[in-house]
Amino acid sequence: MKLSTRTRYGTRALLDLALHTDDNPIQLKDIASRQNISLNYLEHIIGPLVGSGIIKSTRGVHGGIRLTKKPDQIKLSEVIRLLEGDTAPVECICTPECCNRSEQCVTRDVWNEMKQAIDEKLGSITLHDLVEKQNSRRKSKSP
Amino acid sequence: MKLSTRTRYGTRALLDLALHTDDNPIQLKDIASRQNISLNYLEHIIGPLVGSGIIKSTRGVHGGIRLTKKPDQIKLSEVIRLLEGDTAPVECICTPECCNRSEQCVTRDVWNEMKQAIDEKLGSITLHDLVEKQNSRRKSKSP
DNA sequence: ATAAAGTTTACTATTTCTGTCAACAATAGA
DNA sequence: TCTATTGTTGACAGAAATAGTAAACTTTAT
Repeated sequence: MKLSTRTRYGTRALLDLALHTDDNPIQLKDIASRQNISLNYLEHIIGPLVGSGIIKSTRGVHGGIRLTKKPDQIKLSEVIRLLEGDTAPVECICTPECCNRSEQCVTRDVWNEMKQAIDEKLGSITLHDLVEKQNSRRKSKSP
Repeated sequence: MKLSTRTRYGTRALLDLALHTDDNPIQLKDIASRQNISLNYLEHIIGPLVGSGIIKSTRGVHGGIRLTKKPDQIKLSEVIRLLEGDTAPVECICTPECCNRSEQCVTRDVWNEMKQAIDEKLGSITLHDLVEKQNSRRKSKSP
């Protein structure tokens, strides 16, 4: 029940992007070095985020990535779904056919409730919340 | 972010045990066959549950396992902790030293909230709840 | 004694995770 | 147009975790 590093790195990368956003796209190598993530690896992680349209990339000189929505429009539930896949802790939630007990299975109901608790929590937090928290933490550190 | 089969099987095994409890201990092989789990594997899964004292085993002829507490005293959060380990979706919750960013890391806070949401949900459900649900489901199937 | 049960250890095949490397494609600017 | 820069993609590989199997071992009732 651990999140993959893809998800952890990807989330941090998005936060980093949100924090450093200005008029120009932000380069992957900058995010990678700030967040201490291998550039090669980050490129792969970014993939599904670009694919979904949550960020847009431009190639070539002065290229980079940028958010396509305001951070307060980006829920963490969406980010985690893109990076990690569905939050259901068991497969039979999304694919009932995968187990012939699904119909009557009482434990399955529990795992579903668990998923909903997770989704509810992650759906209540946006990238903007993270940005704000980061900023206020910085201020209190160096007044 | 999937639960291991250990956890799924183990939870089902406990539910099965609770459903079939009478004065005698219940044999692993019966649970295994009812739940369609390899006996060899179930033995391994049972290990930590016996170790924690949540179930007690007796060896030899007419041996088996039994619950040491009433099902309504057994929270799912406890079961999952024994079978799966801590519910924190990242290691740095339990072991902050494992990442030198832990102190200032904003995403870590999110994962912690996620853990708490999970714990809260699982802490609100007991084995007895599962038993009741199972029973009422059976009744509605064959009236 | 002996058969029946749980316990424990050892091993293995498979899958998933975490990356690395390198070829490729597109773009800005000289 | 040429070139350096930047993102894109696919192939590959080592490490770790998972899911299970097999078998020897211990305890107990009869």
